[in-house]
Amino acid sequence: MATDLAQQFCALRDTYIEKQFGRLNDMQREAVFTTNGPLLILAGAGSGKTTVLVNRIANLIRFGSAHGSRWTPREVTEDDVKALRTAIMTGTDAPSWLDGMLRKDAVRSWNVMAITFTNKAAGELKERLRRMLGGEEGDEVFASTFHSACVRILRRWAEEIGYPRSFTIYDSDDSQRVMKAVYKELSVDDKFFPVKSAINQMSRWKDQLISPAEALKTPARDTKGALAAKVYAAYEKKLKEAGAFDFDDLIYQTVILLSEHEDVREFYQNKYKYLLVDEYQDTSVAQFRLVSLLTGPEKNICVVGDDDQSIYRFRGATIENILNFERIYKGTRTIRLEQNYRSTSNILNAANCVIQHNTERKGKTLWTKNGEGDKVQVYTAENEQDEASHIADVIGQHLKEGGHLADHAILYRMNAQSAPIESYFTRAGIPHKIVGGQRFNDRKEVKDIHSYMSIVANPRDDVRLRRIINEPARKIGATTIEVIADLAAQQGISMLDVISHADQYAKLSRAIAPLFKFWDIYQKLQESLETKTLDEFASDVIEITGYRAMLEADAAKGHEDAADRLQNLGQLVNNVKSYCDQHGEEASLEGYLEDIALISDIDSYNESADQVVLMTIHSAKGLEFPYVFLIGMEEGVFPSEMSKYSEADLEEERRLAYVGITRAKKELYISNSVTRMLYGRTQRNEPSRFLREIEPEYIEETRSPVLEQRSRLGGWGSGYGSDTVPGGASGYSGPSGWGRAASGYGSGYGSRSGYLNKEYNAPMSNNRGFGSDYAGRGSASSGHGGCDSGSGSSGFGSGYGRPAAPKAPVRPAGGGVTSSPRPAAASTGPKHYEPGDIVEHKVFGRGKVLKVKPAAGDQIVEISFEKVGVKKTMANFAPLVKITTEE
DNA sequence: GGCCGCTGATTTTTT
DNA sequence: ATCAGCGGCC
Repeated sequence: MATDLAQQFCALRDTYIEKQFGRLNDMQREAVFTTNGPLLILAGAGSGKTTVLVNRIANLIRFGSAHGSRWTPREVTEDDVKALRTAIMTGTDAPSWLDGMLRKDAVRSWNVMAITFTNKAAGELKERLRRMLGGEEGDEVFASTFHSACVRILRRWAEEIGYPRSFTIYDSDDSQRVMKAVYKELSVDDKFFPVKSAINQMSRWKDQLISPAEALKTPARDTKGALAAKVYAAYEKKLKEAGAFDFDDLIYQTVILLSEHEDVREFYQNKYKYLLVDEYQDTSVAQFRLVSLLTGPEKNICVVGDDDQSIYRFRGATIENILNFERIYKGTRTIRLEQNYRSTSNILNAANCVIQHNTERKGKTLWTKNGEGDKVQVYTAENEQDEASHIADVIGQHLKEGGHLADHAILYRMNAQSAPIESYFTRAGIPHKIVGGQRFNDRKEVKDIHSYMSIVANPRDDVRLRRIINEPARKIGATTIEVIADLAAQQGISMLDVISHADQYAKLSRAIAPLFKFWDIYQKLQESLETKTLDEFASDVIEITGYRAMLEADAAKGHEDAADRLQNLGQLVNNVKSYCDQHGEEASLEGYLEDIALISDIDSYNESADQVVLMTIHSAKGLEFPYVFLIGMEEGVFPSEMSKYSEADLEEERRLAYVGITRAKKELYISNSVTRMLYGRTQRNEPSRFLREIEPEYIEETRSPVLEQRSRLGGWGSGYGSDTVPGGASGYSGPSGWGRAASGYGSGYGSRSGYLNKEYNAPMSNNRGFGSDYAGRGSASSGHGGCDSGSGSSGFGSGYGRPAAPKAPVRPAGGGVTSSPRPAAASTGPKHYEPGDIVEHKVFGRGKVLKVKPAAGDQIVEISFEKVGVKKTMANFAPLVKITTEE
């Protein structure tokens, strides 16, 4: 009887627990209920990977390994069974007196560690855990990036490996400075072996856990290899002297610590009984080692990844980690998540087609219940302007149908490709933002102030000291700095120590006054830190160092960006303030510096603004958008020129294509261009092999009307699917409509002519055209529609969006094909608007002109659109047609 | 110390 | 085409 009840209870318990995870599919649930031993989850794009991670952690904490077990902690009573049955039937929580009966070996939340690559992913994980488990439990789970986790470990044990607890974290800029100093000391020629290459080589060595000594021992292939090992050793010595770790060291040194100190290792193995690693396909050898050192003897290690999305080989990721996981951890359970919740089947099939051409993979086939959706739209453009124009057409169409700008993402292989789109969108007044580029914390003025702050935290940090000792100018020249460095090196003390006793050194006699002045500033800063709040301290740094005064003087002198810089420093203080608010009592200078060292812009990329997003495919990993434009699908661009000689590199490019395709939820637009201007040369590119790899049944092709016209004339080879005539330079630009989305915008757009004045590439100084917004951490740039770039005269006429007609004669056709003369289509001349005019904009639809402001031969037109509100655009460049004139 | 002009390089990037 | 970095000159 009792056993009978127990059996009943256990069965009900399974039902109950399963119901808690009822929204998962079978595979996902299996992953969640596999609690012990090594687990490999191969999670395809959009397969609910984060959901699985979160649910798996929740299950560990709430039920442990109770699911599927026959175990009970005590005799089961009829009340137990009844209560559980009721809970299941009514869909309510089981009464709390059953708690102990529902969990077996339940894990405490602080025994779980989840590691991700980006702060964004870690933040997302924490947020969802909090939502699922409630604040207290959720916050106790240790979810962080590899680097933050290592910092946390090192802060506690750094002294064990000969570093101070208050170590500094060097970013790539700092690393470069150190390496440059090393080059100088060892008289290495940067021309012979660039600093960048040395840093790269060193980084790879650290990724592979190769120490300076080992690098030196290993017989080098050539002089450069030997040199690299030499500078690596010197660099490492310098960092140790400065009490600093670079990004790679954070991992590398933590591995050293854990390998060499059994007690420390056991401490963590005992603390974190369950380990979860996200994006496992992107881990390096060092990260692999780190994870195995943290994994205790029970081997409760769960890794999640997608070998098909491994795109960081170039920076040290070894796809082998995921490919060999099962071999390394015996008894691994492998679960594939292949159901996709993101995209339509046409998109997924296209993705599957492409990735199938790779050989080094585990093999997965994504499927979905989302329905077929539209076919993948492939557009062959004449050139990059045409490509941009076509994208604007499509977006405009979507907007008319009620879509949002922010639902559109433009993805490309390399950053240079954003320029034509950026320029086109800016001129057309289409709000957009480019993700990537310079980060807020990388700006010079910001880095300078941070450097001041870090030498207060860590007086040994000579690299940062050198950075700011004469910024603003204090008459401490290069010679003096080198003397100080020499003296410091001789005595094994820091440069700041030397400065504080400058009067004791004859060699410094001439520089005593400025040095003491500097020392005085330093002491004032120390005092400020001790007596004031952190944000007041930050503000003091800007003040006391004379930095603000310098910028104000610059501004007075008419330096254009000085005002921006001042604003950035204001933002810096705000950031410090919000750091303080976030951390309350825990806030510290070290903590703040750590945050800024480890947090990037994309983490704070604000998705709320209604703007089209432009970014590289690399940056887009992990994101999704309803409408995705994958541009520049051409041989030599994507796959990139550099990759086409190595099969492994090509496979990585293909994975990148796969990542790009799988970002799209509803519709995917792929484009290639017959000609493209790259690095100042116009090249003809064949369509990408990745395009050809997609079965025709999933795609729908369109070609630029210009190209259609041309082939009707019997001239040029076509692009996609057939051979291109090599060397056939195009100078001809025939009449054209508006691409496939043409919908009667009046004749002005139909015919083309006009010429793109060169000046029009200029007004986008500062990367701040109107309508554009860089995702920058904290930088309060926002808003669009502001039309602040006065620009030169126009003459663009009606040929909007058409390629820039060459000013010089077209490059002669290489293959003996002569280009046709350009037809003399008449330009309609500059466009003029008056308040009250009704206009039609290619993207924003119909609207009424509110204001017109003349600007350097052009007009800035403020228009109230029916659908999208008030926007400003440049009259001659916006895709704008006058419909009626009022009165 | 600051400005001018030349040279060369220019896949991808988080931390 | 564009930009950063460096060397030379005032």
